[in-house]
Amino acid sequence: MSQSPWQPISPPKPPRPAKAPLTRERIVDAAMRLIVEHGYDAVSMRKIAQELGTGPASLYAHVANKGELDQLLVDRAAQQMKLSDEPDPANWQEQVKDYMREMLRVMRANPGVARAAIGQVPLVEHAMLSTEKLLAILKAGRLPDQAAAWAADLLPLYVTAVSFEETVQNASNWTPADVERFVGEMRTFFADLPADRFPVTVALATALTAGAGGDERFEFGIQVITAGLASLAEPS
Amino acid sequence: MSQSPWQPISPPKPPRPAKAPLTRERIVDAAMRLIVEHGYDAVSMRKIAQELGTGPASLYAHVANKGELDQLLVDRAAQQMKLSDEPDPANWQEQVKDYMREMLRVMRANPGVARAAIGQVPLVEHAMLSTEKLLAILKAGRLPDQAAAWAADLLPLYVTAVSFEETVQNASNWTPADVERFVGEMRTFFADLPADRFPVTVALATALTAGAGGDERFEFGIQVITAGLASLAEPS
DNA sequence: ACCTGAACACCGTTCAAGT
DNA sequence: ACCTGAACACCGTTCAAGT
Repeated sequence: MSQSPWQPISPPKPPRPAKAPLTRERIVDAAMRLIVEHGYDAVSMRKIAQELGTGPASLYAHVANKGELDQLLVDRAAQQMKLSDEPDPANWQEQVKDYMREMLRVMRANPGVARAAIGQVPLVEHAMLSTEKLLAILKAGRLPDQAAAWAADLLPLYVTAVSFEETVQNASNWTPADVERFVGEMRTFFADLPADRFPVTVALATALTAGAGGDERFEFGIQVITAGLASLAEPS
Repeated sequence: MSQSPWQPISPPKPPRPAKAPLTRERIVDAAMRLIVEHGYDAVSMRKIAQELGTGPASLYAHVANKGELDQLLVDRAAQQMKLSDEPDPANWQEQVKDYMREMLRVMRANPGVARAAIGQVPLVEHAMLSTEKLLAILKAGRLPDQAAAWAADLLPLYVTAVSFEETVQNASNWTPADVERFVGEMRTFFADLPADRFPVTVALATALTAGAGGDERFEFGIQVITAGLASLAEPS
C-alpha cells in the first residue's frame, strides 16, 4: 500500500486516456467505414462497437438507436453532395437532372446508404439543405408550389430506389463478367417463355435486359420524370 | 413389450396424421397472414414455424430461404391484381395509371409486401404476367421497345417505393389523429426553420406536408411519369 | 422423403453496476 | 457523465438423428 520510492506510480492524471473517448462523430465514422466496405447488412451496433474496441451498450450513450444512426449516415452522405449552381430559370430541367445525377453518384460512392435512407423523410441538416436547393431549382422552373413540393419528394425517391436496387444486385462482389453472365441468362429466360402467355415479354427480351449496370436506364428515368414535370410548369 | 389384451395399441395406420402435412402452400399462407396482420418485421422463419406448430428447420424442406419466401409473397400479392382491360391505343395513358392504382391497392391490402418486393426483379409467374400486361399497354401507346422496357421497370419501382414509404410510416398502428398531429408538427418544424438558410422550405411548409396520407401525392406522381412517357411516344 | 431438436453464429436493446 | 458486462428476447440456417 505504501508508495514505492523507486518510481512514482499511478501518476494522478495521465495526459490522455489510452482510448480516444467515444463520440457521436467516431461512431458515425466507424459505421460509415463498415457500410462502404461491407454493405448495409454488415452495419450492426455490435460490429460498430467491436470496430471501436468496446461493447454495444456503450454506443447508446451517444446514439438513441439504430434508426437514428441510419439518419446520421444519410446526413454524412448528403454532406458529400456538390451543389454549387445558382438556380437558373432558363436551364432548370438540366439542373434537376444534374441534381439527380449527383445524388446517385454520392449514393454509389456510399453503398448501403440508400438502404438506410429509403422510406425515411430526411429531417437531418445536410439532407434538408440539399432539398432546399432542389426546391429552389423547381421554383425557378415555374412549378406551382404543390407540384414543386411533391416533386421534391418524387425525385429523391426515384434516385434512392434505383441505388437501393443496385445495392441489392451488387451484393457480395460480382465482377463485370458475373453481371454479364447473369444478364445473358435473364435474356434467355425471357426469350424462352411461352409466347402465347408472354408475347410482349418474349418480343422485348433484349430491351428488358439492356442497360442493367450502366447509366442509360437511369438517364431514361430522369428524362421521363423531368419531361413530366415540365408539362406542369406555369407559362412564363 | 407384449401387446396389451385390453385394447389395441398403436393402430398400424391412423387414417390421417393429426397434423396436416407441411406444404409450400401452407407456409406461404401462414407468412401472408403474419405479414398482413403484423407487418414485414413480424415475418420470420421462426414465427411462421410457430404458427404452423413446428420448428424453423422444418420449413427448409419446402422453401430454400427467406429470400425465396419473399418472392413467393410477392407472387401471392401479384395474383390479386385485377387487370382485365384489353390494351387500348386511344386510352393507354389512363390504362397505365389504372395499372399503377391497382398495384398500389393490392400493396396496401398486403402491407409489408412492398418491403419484400423492393429491389428484387420479380421473376415469379404472376408478377411476370402482370408485367406482360403493362408492357402490352405501353406498346399500344406506341412507345419504342427500349422505352417500354425501361418504363415497365420504372413504373412498378415507383409504386413499390410509395407503398414501402407508407408501410414504414404506418408502422405500429397510428390513428388518423396521430398522423394529423405528426403532419402538423412537421409543418411547424419546416415553417420555423431559419429563413436565411431555408427560404424555399419555409415558404412551402404547407405544400411540403400536404397529402401525406391520401392519394393526391400518388396521383401527382403517376401523372408526372405518364406525361413524361407520352412525350416519348412515336407519332402514329 | 420429410420432419425434428439442438446448436451455431448472430441481432438490438436494457439495466444494474462500476468509475 | 460516461462506460461496461451480462442478460433478455430474438434472428436465419445447418446438421445429425429420427421416422
